[in-house]
Amino acid sequence: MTLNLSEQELIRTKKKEQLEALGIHPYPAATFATNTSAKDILTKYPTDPTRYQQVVLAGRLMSRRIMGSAAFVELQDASGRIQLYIHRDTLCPDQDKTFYNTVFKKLIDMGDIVGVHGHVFRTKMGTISIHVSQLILLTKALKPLPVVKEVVEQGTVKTYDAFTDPEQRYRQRYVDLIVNPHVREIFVKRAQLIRSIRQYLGVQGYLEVETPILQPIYGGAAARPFKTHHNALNTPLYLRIANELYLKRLIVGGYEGVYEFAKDFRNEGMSRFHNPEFTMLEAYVAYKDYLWMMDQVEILLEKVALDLHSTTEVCVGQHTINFQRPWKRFTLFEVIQHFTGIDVRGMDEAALRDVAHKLGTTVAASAGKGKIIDELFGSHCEPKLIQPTFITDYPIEMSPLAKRHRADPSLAERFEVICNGKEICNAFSELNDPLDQRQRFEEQLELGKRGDEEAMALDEDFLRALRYGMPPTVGVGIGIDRLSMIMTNAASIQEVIFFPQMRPEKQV
RNA sequence: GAUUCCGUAGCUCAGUUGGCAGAGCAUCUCCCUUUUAAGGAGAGGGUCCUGGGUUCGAGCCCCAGCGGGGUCACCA
Repeated sequence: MTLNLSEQELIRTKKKEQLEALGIHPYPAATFATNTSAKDILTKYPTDPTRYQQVVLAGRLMSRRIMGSAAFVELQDASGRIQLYIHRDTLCPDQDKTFYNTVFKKLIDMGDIVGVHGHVFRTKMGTISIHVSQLILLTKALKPLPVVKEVVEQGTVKTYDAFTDPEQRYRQRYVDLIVNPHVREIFVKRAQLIRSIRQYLGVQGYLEVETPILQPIYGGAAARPFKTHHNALNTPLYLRIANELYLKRLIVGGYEGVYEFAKDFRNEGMSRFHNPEFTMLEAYVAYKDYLWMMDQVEILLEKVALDLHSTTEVCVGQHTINFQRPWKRFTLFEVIQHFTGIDVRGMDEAALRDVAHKLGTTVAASAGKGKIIDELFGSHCEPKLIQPTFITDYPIEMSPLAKRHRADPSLAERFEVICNGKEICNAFSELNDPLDQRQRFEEQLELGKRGDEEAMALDEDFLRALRYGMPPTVGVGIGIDRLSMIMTNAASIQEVIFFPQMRPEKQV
């Protein structure tokens, strides 16, 4: 089949055939064993110039400057880029110069993957380079890469022709990763972040677990689900919107600390803060409460910042965010009063509606007390909370899985962490009274009947588990994508997810 | 979902009032001494997102659609 190949692709396909005709396999099978990396050479060679007399490394050719019988090319491996010096008579010590003149100069292109043998030296210009004695084609690239050029001028890096189109970057992330080193770095940071959290929880002795993604009843959060169907069981199944109810079942089962880095799925709008599938850390610890968990979250996120940046301060857009403990703590009512000057404590629905109206906040007619308070917080307080801040003690109606506040039954023992104007963490003392929990579920069913599409379903098996007794427990959820955005200074969730959801590309 | 901006060569982007579709890099041919956004000479490369319409004539104006970005709404 002949696709609409560009001129450059046709030329490369022809070059691949010419290589084969010369007996050079464009896609060899054998292991290519390297003994170093670009970064390793660049960092260690200056202090030990006698090392690296016999290096072997592999990577992608990212630039070529050919001058007659000598050439400079840049090789990029997973660690970075290093310059190669390729001289005709070193590469072809005999009479036959075909390999240099034809194979290297004409048939190998930018973007091809090669292995090299050689020794490290400094050029006249002082650049650490590899004088190549042997070059092996490892993979022929049939499509040309975007050519991004960088030059250092008076200490600052200027980039020319950067590959920046968001659609192409996300649809062809592999190209983005090849030509934009800072993008590779974001995902390295994300992996470090997860490792840092996992290490902390592991040291505490908690058990990392896996729970069902396909669930017969979706629960643990307020959201619309993705629905699917199991053929053999002939039953509907839902992709989980949260794993909360399963982790609590494990606490009932006797584990005293469990956690899961969970992919959750929510069938809702997309924005630079929302992807239909996203990663959430949930952790549950028995015999502890939400006050204890606040300290834990502070310690944990301070550690994450230190592990990633060696400082508690992180630059995010215009702001410098400092994760150093202790963080500010407000109750929800306090923070609303702080930013609006109005004390909404004890107000009934009509009074709250009146306040919302005066402050110019639009509230849906169906919204109850809790929802109105949440709206007031969301529009007047949340965007102003840049430094990590605890907000505690939410209205009970908004928290159907949380334990009633020990001092005020209209509130839940719940806190969120707001950072850079967005929620990154949600936690509460877990409701373990099975009768109260049943009643809360039933209130949710009522909301569902009134048309709230996000009201929670009643999970009889979960209630049965609670009737066997769940110890007092605290649970926490941390949005890993949003935390990654903060920790990597990313403006969009698409920058911290390798393959963000997009409309399917139309086929040609 | 609403609104707004964008879509031109492999990449980054110009394109005037509606008048022969352009530049740099990349590609191809030739020259070339340790170069670095290498340089010099020449050449090729286009469904101007798609489909209609207006017009003697549309990349440009109008309508509809597709894709993407921003903002808002919904939503953690």
